[in-house]
Amino acid sequence: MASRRRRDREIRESEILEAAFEEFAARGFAATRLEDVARRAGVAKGLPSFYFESKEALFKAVLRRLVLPDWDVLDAQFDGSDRPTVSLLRGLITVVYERLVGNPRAHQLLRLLIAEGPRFPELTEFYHAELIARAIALLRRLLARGMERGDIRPGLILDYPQTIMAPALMAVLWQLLFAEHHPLDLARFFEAHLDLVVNGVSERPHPAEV
Amino acid sequence: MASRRRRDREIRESEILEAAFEEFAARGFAATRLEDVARRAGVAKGLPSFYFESKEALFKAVLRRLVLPDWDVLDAQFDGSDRPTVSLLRGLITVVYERLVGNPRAHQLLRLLIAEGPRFPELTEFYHAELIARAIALLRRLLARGMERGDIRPGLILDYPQTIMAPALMAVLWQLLFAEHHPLDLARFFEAHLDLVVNGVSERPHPAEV
Amino acid sequence: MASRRRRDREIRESEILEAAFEEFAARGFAATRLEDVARRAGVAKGLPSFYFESKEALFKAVLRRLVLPDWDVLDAQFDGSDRPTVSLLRGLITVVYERLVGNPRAHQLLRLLIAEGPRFPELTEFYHAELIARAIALLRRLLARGMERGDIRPGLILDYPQTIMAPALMAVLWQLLFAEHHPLDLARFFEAHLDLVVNGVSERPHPAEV
Amino acid sequence: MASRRRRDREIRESEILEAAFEEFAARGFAATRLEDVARRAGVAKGLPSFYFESKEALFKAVLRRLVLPDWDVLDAQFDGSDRPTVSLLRGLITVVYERLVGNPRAHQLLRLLIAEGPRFPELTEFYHAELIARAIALLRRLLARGMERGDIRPGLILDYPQTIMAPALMAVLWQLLFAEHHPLDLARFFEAHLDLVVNGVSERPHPAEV
DNA sequence: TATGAATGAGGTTTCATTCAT
DNA sequence: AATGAATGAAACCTCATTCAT
Repeated sequence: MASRRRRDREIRESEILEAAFEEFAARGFAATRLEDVARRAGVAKGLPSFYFESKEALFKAVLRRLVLPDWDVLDAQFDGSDRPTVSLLRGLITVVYERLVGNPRAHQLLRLLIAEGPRFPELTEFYHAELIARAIALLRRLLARGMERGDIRPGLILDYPQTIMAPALMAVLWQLLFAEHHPLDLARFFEAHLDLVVNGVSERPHPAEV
Repeated sequence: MASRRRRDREIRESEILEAAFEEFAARGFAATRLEDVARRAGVAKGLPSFYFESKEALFKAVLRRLVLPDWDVLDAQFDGSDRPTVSLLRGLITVVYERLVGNPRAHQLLRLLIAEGPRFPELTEFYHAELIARAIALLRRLLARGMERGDIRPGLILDYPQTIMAPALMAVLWQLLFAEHHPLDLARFFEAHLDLVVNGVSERPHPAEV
Repeated sequence: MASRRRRDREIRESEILEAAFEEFAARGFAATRLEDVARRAGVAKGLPSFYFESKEALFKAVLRRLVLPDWDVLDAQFDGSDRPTVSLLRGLITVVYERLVGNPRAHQLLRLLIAEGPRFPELTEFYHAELIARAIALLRRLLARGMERGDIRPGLILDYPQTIMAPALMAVLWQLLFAEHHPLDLARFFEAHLDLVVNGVSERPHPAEV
Repeated sequence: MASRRRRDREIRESEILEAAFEEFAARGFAATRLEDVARRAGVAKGLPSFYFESKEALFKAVLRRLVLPDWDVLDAQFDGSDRPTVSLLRGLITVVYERLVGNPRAHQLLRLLIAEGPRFPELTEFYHAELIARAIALLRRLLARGMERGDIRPGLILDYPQTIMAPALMAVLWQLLFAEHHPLDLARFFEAHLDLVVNGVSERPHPAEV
């Protein structure tokens, strides 16, 4: 049946994309050989080129497929709530640790964006628009609301709300660079992060809960 | 005279290392061609291979040459001072912005470490030992002294003092990835950083100075 | 019904051969892709390989299918006539212009024979035996009869009667090579050809008729 | 010495061009492998690509290098003479047989132009301009002068003087296609050619001289 | 000592052919 | 019988490295 064939094809394409992601993440764009991608995907050497016009096209397809947050859900969750701002902030940071800091694929994505950004500027732009800009906007709305309510200390934080997430970014990089010889206790790092930024932005002190 | 010759050689070697740094930073290890390094250094195509055993050896030499902070001076400056802890913290963050966040070469070094880390683990280890571990240690001594004095709120920060520098790291990555289309006002970002972490770690509020 | 199926197959095979001829003529043997042949024939990619053992076999089948003159008819027409030799010669040259010089498929056949001759010597041999040798023989009989009758000037022409057709060959090549930028007025060229060779072989002058 | 190096390089380039000509002529553009060119030239596999930007560029360089007649000399020789037109015609045809019909490289050139013309139209145009058009012009001047003098029968030959050379073209093609199994006695063919066209264009009969 | 021509391994890509459906 | 996805050999081209000059 034709649809069976098509499904097979789609499955193989997925397997190639997955294998390509792993190879690109491990070696970078230039050092990755299509033959290795094929071998890892368990297909013949020529198949990646058969499915994707070029190595560059494969790379872009790999990165474009990485799932982004569902902003509708996130925005609704955080914009629509009545909880204290600090509690919302904790929730948002928690989401970031669950989805990004604790997720090796996210680390590799960051590696690829940093390493290959100059060669694929449109990818950097895409991630800025779809991830960074929207995250910053959500944080800013949260903080603005907190200032109105008197939860959050007014200040420059409204200009650069992303600084609140900076320790999480640091954790991601730490895992990329040093995890092997200097592992990170992510749970404790998370608490340290929370403690720092919650007290950094609040109107009143917030002793650590743990 | 022999020493004249040696000086010539050293100059040429330096020029090759400098050119190699720029090419590696722009294109990554695998995509950089020794011929381009030679051209940029103004020497013959074969000279990089003549001076360095291999492309890998050249890469390592490039990264090992990048100057590290003079820890003796820094340690003395910050450990030996009597100023209030928050003031010292401000001073240290300022140094980081001057030397790293505002220094494109430092950005490129970070890019190379992230991109080529898996291929050159000893380099990552080197930078951890010579830069990261020592910076963390200095920060930790500073905070510990602050807690003793009652300047700094006791807490998890002593476990992960590097979080204090996280926004600076974020600024570096921002410049690497987004500077072209979304430039960063570094002075304001610096203030936001200070405001966040100074309040985040202090026993008492520290209204922004600017 | 079995014969219906057979007819289907024959039709498809014909369409593949026709498509293959066009592709081979346009691009040559090596640069022609079976997939393009299939697409042009409106069949699936694998069908040419399914019908023909190999690309080479397809090429040979293509060239062997090109129709040859019906020598029985031609021989009867020219050998059996009582008309003056020069008139018969005119008739024969006219046939050549109608069937070959004015027929783009014949041009392409010549291109393929010249281009791929070294790779398919049996094809060249086939065309020599079935076309060239027989044409030469017919011409030779015509001229010999003309000499007997006193129409044709005795001479070397009997050794190389094909020279009489040489301008037609030149016209074919001209169309292959230069037609696009330097079109040929075939009617006038035909008259020039006739004028040259008729006077070249005749015992008496033959002023141009046009 | 630098000039020694340069001379070496030029010699090697020549050897590659010569080897490439032979391979291209034997197999055609698409079926020729650069590695075979290299092997025939006695150099390493990569050298042809090192000297020429691409296979196409190599092909063009090969064809452009094939020497053309020195038209200044030829024009002077045939335009400036007082000999009878028929004698000049004989001389010109003789030149064509010496230089082209008897020259296997010319045969191969013709094969390449016919086979690869569609892929390299600028080459066809080049040969039309530099060879064909000038040959036609010279022939036309010769015949026009002959008509003025009363040597040459007026007629359509002035429109298509190239027909005079058509048997030579036929001989070239014969050698390309049939020489192996049906060799041509070039000397006799030449006489037959002369006999045909001299009588074909002359005002008075010209019995064969041989 | 430095040059740059030359080498040749190795990568991407193409495509004739196979074969499960 | 026909399809078209998959295979893998082979081609072009790149470029780190060598070495005669």
